[in-house]
Amino acid sequence: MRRIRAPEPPGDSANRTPAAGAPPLRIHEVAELVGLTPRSIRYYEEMGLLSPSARSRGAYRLFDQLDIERLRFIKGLRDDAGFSIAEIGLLLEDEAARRLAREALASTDDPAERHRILSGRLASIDDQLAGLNEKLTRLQEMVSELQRRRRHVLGHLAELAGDPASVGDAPAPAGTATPAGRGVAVGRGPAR
Amino acid sequence: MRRIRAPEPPGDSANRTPAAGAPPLRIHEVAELVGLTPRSIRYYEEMGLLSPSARSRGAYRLFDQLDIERLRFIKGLRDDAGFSIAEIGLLLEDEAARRLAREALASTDDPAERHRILSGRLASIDDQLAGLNEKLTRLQEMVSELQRRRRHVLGHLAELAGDPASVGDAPAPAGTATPAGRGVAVGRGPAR
DNA sequence: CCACACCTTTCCGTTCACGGAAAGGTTATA
DNA sequence: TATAACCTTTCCGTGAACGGAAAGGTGTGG
Repeated sequence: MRRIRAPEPPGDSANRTPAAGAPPLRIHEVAELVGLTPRSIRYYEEMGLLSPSARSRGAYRLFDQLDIERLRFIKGLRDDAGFSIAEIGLLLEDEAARRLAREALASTDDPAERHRILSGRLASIDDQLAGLNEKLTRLQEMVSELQRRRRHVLGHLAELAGDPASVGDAPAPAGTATPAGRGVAVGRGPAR
Repeated sequence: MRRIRAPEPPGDSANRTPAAGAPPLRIHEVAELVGLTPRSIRYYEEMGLLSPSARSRGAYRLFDQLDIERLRFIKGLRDDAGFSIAEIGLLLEDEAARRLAREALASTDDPAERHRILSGRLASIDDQLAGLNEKLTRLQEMVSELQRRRRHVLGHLAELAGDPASVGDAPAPAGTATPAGRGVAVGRGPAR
């Protein structure tokens, strides 16, 4: 399982370093890279989730590393958290607002103004937390329940294999990770 | 915050106790009760998420307590976990399969047969866990990140209020719970 | 018995998140 | 320079998850 970089959404596509490093990719390349279709990527751009990325002379869309990370972020939110595109848009907008607030905060010394900015930020964060925590709690309950059932079934299997030591509780805790679930998953439709 | 009963999905609408207890409700009553529309409930029935609930002589749908719990379960999966109706259908089917497996298990002593049944159950559970754990991990990361930001903002606010003791780290840990987020949430559309 | 609020099915309309074809332009390679 | 394999925009189509109207039946208080 690949490490996920951290939920820090990649920045807006302004002031990018067009210097060397890695050459920008074309749409079908990034699509394959992050597991989306070119159509979806264009759609997300149309919906305002991506700022108009760079273009070649011939108007080809060109994606750099930050674009790719941003797309990965979007895909994660869509697939893993089940957010709608509009909701992801709101989260990204809020992210942008956060950057603005950071700047505004750095450019004023007025305590009242600073308090206003910070309070706004706090309210926004609390709103997001409220929504996410509800989802999180529900998911945790489902996972706990499934793990309980898993231990139960494992216990029966061990018992069946003639292991009298393990009658009543489970042998392999398996942590939180799941050992080799085969493809099916609950992710969304097939071959999405 | 209301306690949620546990992720045990309410049973199939076969063999219900039509005796006393609570009178069955009509569709708009349960709709209001669980926060759905009559239209959605009919749709879920059409999609097979509810077994054909009881009907009055005049063909009115009648919902008992188990129906209501089942509907709450469905709504929770839809809103909190972001599952599609089809996915919820699969989860409920699997739940039914679990009941069948339990019966089948009770009615055979053949070790091979018992092993087959149990292995199937285990595979199914692992598949579900794989999908859920991915969603869960992603959500946890987002929540942690938000809490980090929240502490950061709180720290700035305290600093602004002239509390030199709290410069550098956060005063209120706030646990996992969120303190009075106002309405907006990230749940889905408005007034859904 | 009758009005009124609720119910039924059926069907057509809508929004979201894309899929896919059409008509034409671009870029890398031979 | 020509061909293949991309790309562009535009537009119409589609499946999911309902909303809403139409045409008719039900149940209950006055």
